[in-house]
This record gives sequence, structure tokens and C-alpha cells, in this order.
Amino acid sequence: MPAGDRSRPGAIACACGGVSGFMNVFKTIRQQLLSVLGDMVSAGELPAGVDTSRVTVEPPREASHGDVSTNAAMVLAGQVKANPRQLAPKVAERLKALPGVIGVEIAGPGFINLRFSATFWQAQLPVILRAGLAYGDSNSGAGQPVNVEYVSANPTGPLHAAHARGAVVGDALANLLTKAGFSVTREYYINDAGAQVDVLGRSAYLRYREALGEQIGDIPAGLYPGDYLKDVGEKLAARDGRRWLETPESTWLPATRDIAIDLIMAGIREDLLALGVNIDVFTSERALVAAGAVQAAFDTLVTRGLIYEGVLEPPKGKTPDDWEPRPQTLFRATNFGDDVDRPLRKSDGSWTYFANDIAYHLDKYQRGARVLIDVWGADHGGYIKRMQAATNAITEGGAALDVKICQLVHLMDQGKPVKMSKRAGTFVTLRDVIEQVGRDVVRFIMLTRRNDQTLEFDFAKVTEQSKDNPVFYVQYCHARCRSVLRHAGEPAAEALAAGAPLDRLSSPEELELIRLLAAWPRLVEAAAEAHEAHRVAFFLYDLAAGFHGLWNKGKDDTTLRFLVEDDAGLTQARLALVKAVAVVIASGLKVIGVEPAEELRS
RNA sequence: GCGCCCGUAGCUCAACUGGAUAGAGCAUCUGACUACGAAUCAGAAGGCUAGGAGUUCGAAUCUCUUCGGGCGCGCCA
Repeated sequence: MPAGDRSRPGAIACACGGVSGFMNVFKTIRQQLLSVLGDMVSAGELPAGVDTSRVTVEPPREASHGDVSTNAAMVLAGQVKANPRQLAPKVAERLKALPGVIGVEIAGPGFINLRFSATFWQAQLPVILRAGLAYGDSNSGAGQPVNVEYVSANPTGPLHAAHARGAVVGDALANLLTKAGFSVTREYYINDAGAQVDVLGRSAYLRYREALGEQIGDIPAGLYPGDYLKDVGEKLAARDGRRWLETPESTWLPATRDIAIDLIMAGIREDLLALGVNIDVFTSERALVAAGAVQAAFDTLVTRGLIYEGVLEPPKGKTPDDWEPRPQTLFRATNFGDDVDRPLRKSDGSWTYFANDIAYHLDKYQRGARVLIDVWGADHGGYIKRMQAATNAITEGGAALDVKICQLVHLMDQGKPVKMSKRAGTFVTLRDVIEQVGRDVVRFIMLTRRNDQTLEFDFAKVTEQSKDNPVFYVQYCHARCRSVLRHAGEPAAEALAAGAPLDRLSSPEELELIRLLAAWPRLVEAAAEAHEAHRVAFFLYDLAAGFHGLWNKGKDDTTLRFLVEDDAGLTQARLALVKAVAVVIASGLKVIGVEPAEELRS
């Protein structure tokens, strides 16, 4: 397994383009609140210039605390040297006048809890139904250019199972940012410049001789043994015949290396497409070096006085046997928060991987990105600080780098670990996984944990049809919605939005479900800001739970069923709700890159 | 030895970036199928958020420290 492979352990474009975002109800209420606070300043109840930036408006954790909660009194009380419980009533009194508000309470240390009328919540349904999959689209990203770099697997072999996580995390994050109104570039960095691709070239050469009839025996240690290189050898033989057989390595290595990289990258692209990943830009490290980008970045750092020749201290505690002090060309990473300064040149004069990466991040910046996101494997954690330091230095603070580290994926089958060994030929390719469980399952499961937590992927469990399996649970919810809508003759969304008597949706469970639906735009914005796509998967699970709950209430109490035989109006209203649930589930699955299921059959 | 990530119910994990009584799901107990799909649902029980100290109106979240696990540690990528 080559080191350096950034994603090691490890969509569908948004239709709206973020032209007009759908207002997040909490954001709307926050603006109304800020306006109220402004009125209080005018009335002399608050001093001019109070800082409202930390005022939040959010759904309370406890449903009993109302629909919407704000910390305004607590945040402002400190600034005006007042008690939050004394300030709160003044704010609360004015909030009573807001549209839709039917209750205002002060609770705990000074929270102000608002309750909104059923009509207010019911009115969210037409918004959802008319928006369709675009519901939740936001312009909070304001078209800001973001570059998401992910996968970036070394071009020395096909993608394997461990690459799936980084691929999905990066891709879903790109989808999420797109939905939130950012201008996203999906990027793959091809590490085709180091010693390992020379090894690849030599390995391919051996397979080339094999293809020409030679007995090559066992693959020598230090070369890649994989069978996938046989194909490369055969193509090379077919193209170039016997011309390389009697020539020295220096003549054939560039040819064997390049064809091997090209063929392997072609395979990687196919595998990514099979996973639903569409990369916009593939950047070659080798091309970057050849174009002088590294030299240019280096010169810039020299100009800024950030390069010097020096000798590093030996690493404490674990000094390598062959360690000896030597002068190196160093970048002043410590000026930007790193622990030590980092070498940019090897002793043979060539650039280090890090030097190339500085040029690469500058390149992304020069192409317009102001937010850079890199998705890496867990073994690259120690590389984060220096890369952030370098990005900060080379862009003069113009771009921020966020690195998402993906923890290991433990492949299991029925609770037992799947043993993988490249040498024994038992490593599981990404292609194998997709063929065995399907693209949708791979994508969803990879988002059922935070990226920095280890994740268990059990082949048996992820295809199980039970509530143990979150993919199934969410898909089942969508399938149930679709089942109801089919029974009802597929009413059009617009007809439901315009014609259904939504005031008939009055049960606490129904209103609770609408509140959940209305939280989707807020979740999109928050998750995009935090660069955390897994929140979408958790949201969908919660939404599915809410729907399954309502469904089963209808088993105990037939008056709660969606289709009510002798009450066409009530049926229409409930169909609007069901349709809205299906829409939001589908909208969320689209971010994850999963096709919503029409029905589930075993 | 140093740095980074992590430690939350018996198990697997959340917690909207500093908010209220820390929430779900498995597993355990109790209950619900003459249906728009019970592949599901409702309820009970389960906690000193690894331990300690600090910051403030308020801490799982921020700071310090101890313990325990993972990753990394000068010319590999």
C-alpha cells in the first residue's frame, strides 16, 4: 500500500443554482427579532450599538419548550448589566406582536420561547410542495467559490473499499455546499510525480515482458504485484511491440510509467462514476511541477522571507538510527502555527511532496477558490498543520484550508472482520463493494458516522431490511409515502399546495412532522457552514422516525389514517403532508447522492 | 518523548459549534397486525459525558492536568 494516498482509510447536481434560496423560517424569525431589538434601541430600552451577533433563534431541544427559542435576553443582559430574567419580559412583550405567534414564555435562565399557530406551520407545506427537490436550497453561500478535493488516490492501483469513505464524504459535502449556494469545484489531485510511480513503471515493464512471452516468476519485493498490471503490460506490448526489451530503464521507464498511470486513472474514473462521483477537475502533480508552479510558489515564499537554510532538531524520543544533522531548505511553518519548520527540497535537489502541495494549494487559490476543503485519510492527520500553515502563507491569508480527516472503515461480514491483504490478492476493491451492496447503500452508510469517527461497514447488516439499517429505514419511509400517493391516484403537488384544506392538519403529531420538515433549510445551512454532510443522514433518519410514528398511530386510531374514505378534504390535507415528507426525504437523499426508493421488495 | 484525533447508557453513536432535565438505535422487559406495506410502532428501564481543577449567568463542547485508545513524527507520498 503506497503511502501518500490521501484518502486511504478511509451526485447529482443541484437543479436550482441557488438563484433564489428558500427562506429558512428560523432565519426569518431571527430577522424579525433583530428588528424588534432595533425598536427597543430606538425606544431607549437598549443602548445603541449592542452586539446582537450571538443572538440565536433555534428549535429547542425539548418540544415542551415551544416551537422556537431565543437566547437574546441572556446575550444582551451581560452587555447592559441587567439580569436576563428582567430583560426577557421586555423583549417577550414585543415578540407577541410577531405574525403567527400565539404564545411567549420565559424559562430557565432567561430563554424566550415562542409558540406559533397551527396556521403558521400549515403554511409551510405549500412552500415545500412548490419547491420540490429544491426545497432547502439556500443562498447563504452567496456564490462563494469553494474547492473540495477528495479521493486523490495514488494512481498505482484500482480504488479499494477504504477509498469509498473519502469519496462519499467529499462528494456529499460538495453536493451540500452546492445546495447551500456555494460555487463548488470537485477536485482530484493525482500524485503522479514521486518515486512510487517509477515503481509502477517498473512493475508494468515486468508485465510487458510477461505479455511478450517471458516467464517472469514471482514479482520481486518492492514492485506492485497486482494482476491489474497484466492488462497494462498487454496494452504496452500491443502498442510498442518488442522495442523496449533490450534497452536500458532510462529509455522505457517514462513510457511504461505514463501508460500505466493513464490506464489506471481511466479505471479509477470509471469506479468513481459507478459510485456516482463526478469530479470536475483532475490536477496532475507532475504537470504542476513541469509547468514551474512549484518553483514559482517557492520564489514567492523566498520573497516573503519565509525560506531559510537550517538544521532541524532530531525528533525527540524516537530518533531514527541513521539520523544525522544536515542543512535543509526549510519553510518557516512555525510562523503560522506549525510545530517545526518543514523541508521543501530533498538532498538530490528535487522538491518534497510538501513543496509540490504548496504549489497545488496556491493553484487552487489562483483559480478562484477562497475556501479550500481537503478530505484526507486518518494517517495524514500529522500533515494538517503544515498544510494550513503553508496555505495561509502562500495566499497571504486569502484562503482558509479546512481538512476533513476520515477515520478507518472496518469491513465486516456478519460481525466478523473481512481480512484484506494486497499480497494475498484478497483486498476488496471499491468495485466489489458497489457490486455487492449497491451504490446507494455505500453512499448512505458512509455518512452514518461523523467523518472523524471509525465506521463499521458490515456487508450483511447494510443490506438487511430492518430498522437496524438506516438506509433501509429511510428508504422505507419514502416507499411508504409513495405507496400512499399511488393509492390516492398520484395527486399533483401544485393541486395539493393550492387546494388542500391544510387547516385540517391539527393533530400534535402532524404539526410536529411539519416542524421537522420546516427545519430542513436550516439544517442545510448549518451543515454546510460546518462542512458536515453526515448531519443530512441523521436528519433523514429523524424525519423517517417521525413519519413511521405517525403511520403507526393510524393503526391504533383509524381516524388518523392518511386516506379517509368519507372525508375528501381531510384526505387531501394529509396527502399534502405525505407528499411533503416524500419531497424532503428525496431532497435530502439527493444531497447524499442516493436514489429514493419507489418501493422495496425482497 | 512530542503533536493531532478520540473517550458520552451494557453495545453502536447523536447533541444544531457555549444553552434549558445530555438524546436516538440495538440489546433487555411490556404492549400493538380483519392495513394506505408490522421489514414498523408505543411504553419502561438504563448516565457523576474517563477522573480532577479552572473560565461564566450556563460546559459533553473552551483552558490546564492525569489516565486510557488511534494516527503521525527530518531528504515517503
